[in-house]
Amino acid sequence: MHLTQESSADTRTRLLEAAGEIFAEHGFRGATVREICERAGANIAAVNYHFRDKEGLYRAVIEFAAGYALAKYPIGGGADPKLPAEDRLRAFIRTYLYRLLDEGRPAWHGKLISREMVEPTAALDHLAETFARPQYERLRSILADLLGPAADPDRVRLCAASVVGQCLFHKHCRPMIRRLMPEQAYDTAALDALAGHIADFSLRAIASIRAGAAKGATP
Amino acid sequence: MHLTQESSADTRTRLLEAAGEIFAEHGFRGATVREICERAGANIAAVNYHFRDKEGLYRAVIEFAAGYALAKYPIGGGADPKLPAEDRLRAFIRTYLYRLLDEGRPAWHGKLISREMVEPTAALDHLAETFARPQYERLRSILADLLGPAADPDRVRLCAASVVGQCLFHKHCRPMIRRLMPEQAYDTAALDALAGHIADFSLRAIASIRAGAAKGATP
Amino acid sequence: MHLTQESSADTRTRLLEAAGEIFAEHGFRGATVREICERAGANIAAVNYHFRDKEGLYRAVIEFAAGYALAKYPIGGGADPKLPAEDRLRAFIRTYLYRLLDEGRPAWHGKLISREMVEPTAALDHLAETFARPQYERLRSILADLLGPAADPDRVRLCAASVVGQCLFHKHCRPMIRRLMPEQAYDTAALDALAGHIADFSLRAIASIRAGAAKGATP
Amino acid sequence: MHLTQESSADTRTRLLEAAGEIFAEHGFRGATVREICERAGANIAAVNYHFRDKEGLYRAVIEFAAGYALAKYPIGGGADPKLPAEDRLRAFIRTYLYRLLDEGRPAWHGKLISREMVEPTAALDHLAETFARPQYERLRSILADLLGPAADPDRVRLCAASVVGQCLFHKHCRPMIRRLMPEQAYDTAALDALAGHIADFSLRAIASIRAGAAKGATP
DNA sequence: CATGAATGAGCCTTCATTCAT
DNA sequence: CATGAATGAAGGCTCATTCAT
Repeated sequence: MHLTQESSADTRTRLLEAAGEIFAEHGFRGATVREICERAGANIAAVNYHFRDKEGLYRAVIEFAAGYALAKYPIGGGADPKLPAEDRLRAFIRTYLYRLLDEGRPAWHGKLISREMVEPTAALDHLAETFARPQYERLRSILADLLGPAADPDRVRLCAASVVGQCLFHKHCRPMIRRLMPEQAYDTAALDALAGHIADFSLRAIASIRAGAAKGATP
Repeated sequence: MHLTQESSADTRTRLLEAAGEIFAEHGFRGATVREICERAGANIAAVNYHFRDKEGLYRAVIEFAAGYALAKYPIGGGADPKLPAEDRLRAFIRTYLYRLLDEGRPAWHGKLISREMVEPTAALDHLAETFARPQYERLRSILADLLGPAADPDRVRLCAASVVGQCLFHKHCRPMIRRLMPEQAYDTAALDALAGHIADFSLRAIASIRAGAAKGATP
Repeated sequence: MHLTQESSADTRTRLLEAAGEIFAEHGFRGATVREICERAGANIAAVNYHFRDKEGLYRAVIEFAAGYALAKYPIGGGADPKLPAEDRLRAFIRTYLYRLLDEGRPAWHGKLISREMVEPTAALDHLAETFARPQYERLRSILADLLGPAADPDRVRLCAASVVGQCLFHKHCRPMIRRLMPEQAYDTAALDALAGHIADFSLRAIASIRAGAAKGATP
Repeated sequence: MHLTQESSADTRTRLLEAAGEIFAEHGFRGATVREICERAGANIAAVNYHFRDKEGLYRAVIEFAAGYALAKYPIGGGADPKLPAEDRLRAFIRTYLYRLLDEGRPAWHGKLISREMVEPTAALDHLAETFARPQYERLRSILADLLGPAADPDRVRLCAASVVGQCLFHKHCRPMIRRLMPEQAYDTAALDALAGHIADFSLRAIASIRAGAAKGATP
């Protein structure tokens, strides 16, 4: 109940949330410290005080976002590792899609991470190790199970890329999708249908690959 | 008049190319007119003279990039429409990947378009209609052939998204891929292998879907 | 009928007229050579070619305007110097007002001269000698006749200022008049009424001064 | 806080005064923010900080000038409304002239307002209502008293224009007067003489009008 | 004679950051 | 700890003018 400490913590948090929204909307360069401070109800010098400079604030926002996202949507949807690999893949895809496209607040996490892909900053290294790698490893282990012991690592990697790419497409290409596929919705029902399709598409492909059927594979 | 025009076209073109590189690298806001003019060996006022303002230059760059990309890599790889759908899909994917990831100059086309996805400008509308839609329609027609007359449009759309998503992943997530999958290369051989995998993965999935195997997808 | 000469003279004249309008509207600094050339249908370099630079064009416009105004409205309305001084003053005021406020084309002469008062350029010297001084001398001679031989030059000068000031007010303060006296019109009828009032007001004052009445004069 | 505020008010005020001089000398467009800041001893960004932009500074200068002018020279010279109308008119004219032509610092008030007449900005509306209208109403009431109850409002308005026009002439036409009437001075004594003449001239005219002498005005 | 592409100076504005209080 | 006035660099844009053709 130390007023100063509490109010200071408040300011820090408000700054973090305001910055998240504005960085997500306008990017690092497009965002202005002034607007962030105004939206946070803080003084213009607050950013320099709490985060040293604009970049320090940005780093803090990225970490905050990654932590929050993983807390809300644990990797793999928290599915029991003893479940069949098929179920684990379905859970993984569903959770991944929700984490990306959940329209509930705060909605700016994913947008920030998308930006990092296109115009990486120093924050991407940290993000890759603490946020992305665990998810990637989880997916690889699922796919290794599905593809069987005979599958070489290259094939696993390529399949992982195929699964993740199908999901991220709906995050990264939203503006274009809105124009070319206006019938594509992203409410809860549509998200479930989408997760179903991606899981289906991927599981069928993987099953076929494992079976080693010649169909279409080697022309 | 010819000579003047040619020399003027030179300045215009140099401006266009310099702007393409710098817009791709730093984005619209991050790019500075000064740097563009310096790299083009032109006066600071040249942008205003030839393109009215920074935004006019940006629009011209986007159109130039789209036109160039389609000229170098025609939609669907120029595959004969009478070829089997399977072959047409392979050609489509291969050409699409090359268009996205070709490391030869000018390499900035795709990057610009990626940026438009994350932070769309007014140029995206034009791009969607003249550049993206024809490709999307081509892909849909191939997939409709592959899925057979019984497939409903939603399924076709979702499969198109799956195919395109697998390709774009390697464009949009390059910085993250470099960190998580350092073994993934993008030279010509790797690109061919990648195209092979994506086509394989997709064709197997589609064949399985068409065959109507049990939803669980384990044949 | 030498085409080049004619077309060149045409260009010069069109430039002069376009410049007059635009200088009157935006002032010397506010006017742009580009807009002037566009309105005149001339090349961007035409001003430098025909008038050396922007200032040369401005000087030429001022001279053109003064000459045109005096040609259309001769000093004193061309009244016979043998007419009674009263009639000559009425004619002078009426012509002066028309010259200032005539809404017919080209309407920009007066506006340019007003500007010269507020922000004089080198053109004002020329204008004072060739345009304003003859009018001032004419007015002084009329007033000297009206005030009689006993009037000292100071009194004549002050009365001239009173007459001219009453007229110019409607030129220089038009924007303020429109706001404070919206009922004040400037069509032909209103101009005649205005000229009547100013002449009346001035003649009554002068007559009273000449009569040397004590009324209100020396408190 | 007081000290800070005082020092800040200092910068603000210095900016206001420097801007007043420079706007008066070169007009809104001709004035440069750089020169204003230099003369005020302030940073180039100070204008943006205190007044948002150049136009905001201009508006503030106009209001400052109008307020200052009315504070130093109250409308009508603060003459007792119970004084005879004749005395009130003399006081009005004298104060009006001083307000216009006082050569003491700050001398730029009137010049700015003159400019607004020739090239009005959005500031003129505000100026008309808060600065000019009260003076106009005061003058009308004096003239209505002088002209008597039989005078119609048109006549009152025209007479007001005659009085004001005689005063403003010496403000608006100063550069031309200097050339044509070099003997006209504007020191205190000359100003008093000028005010005397204008009041005299006007009172005689009005008295004659009220007396309804023949239209020819020769008594 | 006329063109129009090219020039370079300069203007207003914005921004992240600092520092005295 | 917190404030907000002040800073200085830099950015986009406009303009009059020039010069090769």
